Amino acid sequence: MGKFYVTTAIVYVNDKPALHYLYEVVAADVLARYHRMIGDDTFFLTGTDEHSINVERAAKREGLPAKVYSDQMAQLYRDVEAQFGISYDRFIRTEDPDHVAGVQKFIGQMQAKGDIYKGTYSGWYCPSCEAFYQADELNDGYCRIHPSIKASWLQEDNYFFALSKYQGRLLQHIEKHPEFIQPESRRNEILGWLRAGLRDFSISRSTITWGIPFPGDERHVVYVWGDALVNYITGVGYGTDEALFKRWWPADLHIIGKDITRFHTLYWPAMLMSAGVALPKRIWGHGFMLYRGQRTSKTAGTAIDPIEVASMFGADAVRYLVLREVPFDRDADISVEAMTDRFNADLANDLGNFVYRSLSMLQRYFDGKVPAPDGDTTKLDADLRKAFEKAVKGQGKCLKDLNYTGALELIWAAVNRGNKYIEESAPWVLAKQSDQRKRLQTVMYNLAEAIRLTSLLIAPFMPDTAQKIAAQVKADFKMPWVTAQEWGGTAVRTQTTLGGVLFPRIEKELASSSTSSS
RNA sequence: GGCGGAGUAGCUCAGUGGUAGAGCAACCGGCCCAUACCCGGUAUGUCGCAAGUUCGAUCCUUGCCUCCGCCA
Repeated sequence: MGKFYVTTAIVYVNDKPALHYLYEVVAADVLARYHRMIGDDTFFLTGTDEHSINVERAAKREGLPAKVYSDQMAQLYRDVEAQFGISYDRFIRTEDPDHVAGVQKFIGQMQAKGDIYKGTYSGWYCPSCEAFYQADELNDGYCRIHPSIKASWLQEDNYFFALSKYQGRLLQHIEKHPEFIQPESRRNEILGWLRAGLRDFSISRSTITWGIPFPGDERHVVYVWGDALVNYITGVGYGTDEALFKRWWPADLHIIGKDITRFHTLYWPAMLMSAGVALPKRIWGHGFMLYRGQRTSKTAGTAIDPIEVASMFGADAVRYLVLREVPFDRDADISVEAMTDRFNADLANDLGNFVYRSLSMLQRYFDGKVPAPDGDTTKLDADLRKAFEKAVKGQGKCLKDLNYTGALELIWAAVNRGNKYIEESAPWVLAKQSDQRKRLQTVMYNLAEAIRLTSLLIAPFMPDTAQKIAAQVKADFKMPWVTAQEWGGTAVRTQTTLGGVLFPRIEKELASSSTSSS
């Protein structure tokens, strides 16, 4: 039994939850659920970043104090996560008192180390990126990411963190630990960046009031990276609960979007080194969801509303669809149309129909009671069993590499093997021949068992569906993983029930008409 | 401008020095347990463009074009 501590980036609360945000949280949730299932001691941290000028601005737009606005938005995010079955152990907010205390302690440690100094920051500043740019990096005064928000010339006294001091140690650490930055493409980029040389960065602001007071100078607040990144340690007790902190830190995995790889793989480790805290083991910068090759965004009208697609497919199905459609190590297109195709093919036709047709025959031939297998094991039986054993074994390997699509492909290979098994065994023919009763028993037992294992395999991905299927075949989710994963776990005479259709097919015309506006 | 990645069936992608595959969609057939489903089969492609190395390249080399990422 191991320990597993996983985090997502905390999200800005300046807008409604979008599908690409959910994608990251679902990915982390699948890992958390999987590790709990196999018996690991697991902690899953996610939350909201509330201290930014964007949030301050959004609050003003709503005519609300930043704190009230943040409270509302944080609640909105929690609600959405609840709807999608996100099983976090803690939902941290940068407004939480223990986070504030932890940040101040953390900054204090870096100050004690002599890594914080006062300087002057000036440059073209894009308020939306919260970043400074060189003049030649702007197009007509606009940054590349926000063509509608003009950058302005800013000059102010800030506290700086001596990042440059850690260049050598960072390089050494990244070279020595190939798994520290993943996927490989991100690692190469960071190594390139690192070799080009690091500049110190500003860690305070005096022009904002919405934030954590800077230790030793209350006219400043802690600026974004000195605040947000620290949630990964304050979330497990840094500065307030040493026993808890010792239990969980270092994190086994930070899951982040690839756009913030630099801050997580250079700024954050350097700050940890400065404060004398161990480094996280692994940082994974996932890709983006694209719509026709472009990053989905609200301004371009290409963002997909998670609530809307959930009402269409069901929240559980959306979890599956995003992970199946967008490989975790690169960008990929996603659209409601593609999700609809995938929903019908994989969920309705393959998985849903497999469960339904099997249990329906079990009802018809054995009143739902799982019969005892009787007689020789045929090659067909062995192939079915092998497909499931391969999925069980391969799933762990794939998830270790955050290869969600690979894990799902293995599970679906098993489910499809199940559909073929039915076709090739033809239980409806066996049922008509009295001398084939024993064979029919074996076939139906194998199907019940295949369904039990299916529910187990999909449990991290689609917890609700897994429960629904498990309930129908009385699968025991409390059973230790080593036992549960073995073929043959279904008890003879188990009374199964035929539930409703798990994933009703969605007609294409309906799908396109209801989403043409999104 | 520099570095890196990619351009393969309608779509998403895999792949190998000996003239190519999977899934989805399409078409044909079968079955009837099942959600117009499932099973079987079929076809489709100058494997970005051009030249070179080679007996032979989609896979190697060079140039070009296009797209993407990181950087300047």
